[in-house]
Amino acid sequence: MTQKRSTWQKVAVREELGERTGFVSAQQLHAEMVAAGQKLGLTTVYRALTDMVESGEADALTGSDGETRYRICGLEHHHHLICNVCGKTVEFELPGFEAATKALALSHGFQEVSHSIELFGTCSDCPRG
Amino acid sequence: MTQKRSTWQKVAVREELGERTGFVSAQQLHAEMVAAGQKLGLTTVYRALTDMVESGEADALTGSDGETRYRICGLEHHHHLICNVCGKTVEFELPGFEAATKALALSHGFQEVSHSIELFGTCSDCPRG
DNA sequence: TTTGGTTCGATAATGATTTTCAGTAAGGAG
DNA sequence: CTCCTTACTGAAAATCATTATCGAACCAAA
Repeated sequence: MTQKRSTWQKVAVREELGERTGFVSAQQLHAEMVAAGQKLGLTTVYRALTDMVESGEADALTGSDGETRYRICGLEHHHHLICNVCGKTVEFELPGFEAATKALALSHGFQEVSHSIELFGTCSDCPRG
Repeated sequence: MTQKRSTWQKVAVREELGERTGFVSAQQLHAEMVAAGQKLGLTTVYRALTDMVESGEADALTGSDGETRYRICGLEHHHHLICNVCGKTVEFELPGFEAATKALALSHGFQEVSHSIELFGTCSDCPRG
């Protein structure tokens, strides 16, 4: 059966991502790892990130510019508060909201509801706007 | 001064989009218009849709597959409940939620908060899951 | 109909992500 | 420890949606 192998590349990507406090694109991550002296391919970074998303270790977020950004995340269900200047991200939950949205969807005849909730703003470290 | 002109192409795009009950991609829309006998360029469809989004006539939504989809929308602030099978979309508001998210963001030191909220599910016309 | 702009649209360019495919290396078996 | 099997790697080519180019078409008006 198909099983995953552990390689230094995957470990490196996981570590690099873990050092971030916000979402990063695969390209950015790759560029910085190469700049830092680690020699790995862009393809590999994409693969490592995809694996992490599948295993639930990370969250992916596709922005309106079409670029997908990644971030290490907790396992529990949560949402994000993202600084659109520096990318800093805070996880949060919304008590009661889950139920409200589900009820609303059901009232319109929708089943198997899931949702996407993201808040954007400028964090306290990034002045002005 | 630079003013917009009304052309049959723009009108055609607006009408075609108006006939839909859900989000459609520029490519889909273009393909179907061409198939229906209307001869216009893909570039033009993109431009028309972009204009409509800027003027507030339509909403754009970039999916996780990187494709942007469009839909005619009401002017007031609202969110979407989208069928991920047929694409049917329902607009809705979330009383009280706006304030709650803003307060939450502010409590984390974030300013100029905006949000993205979309609900996905399977509508009553699309059985199974 | 000439003028001065705006819009069209075929095509080339862009840019992120994926696929290809031959060479590399985990890691279990012996 | 050594040998295999097979997942993994990565450079380069292929995709794909979207954007930029730029000459032709078009419109209103002088």
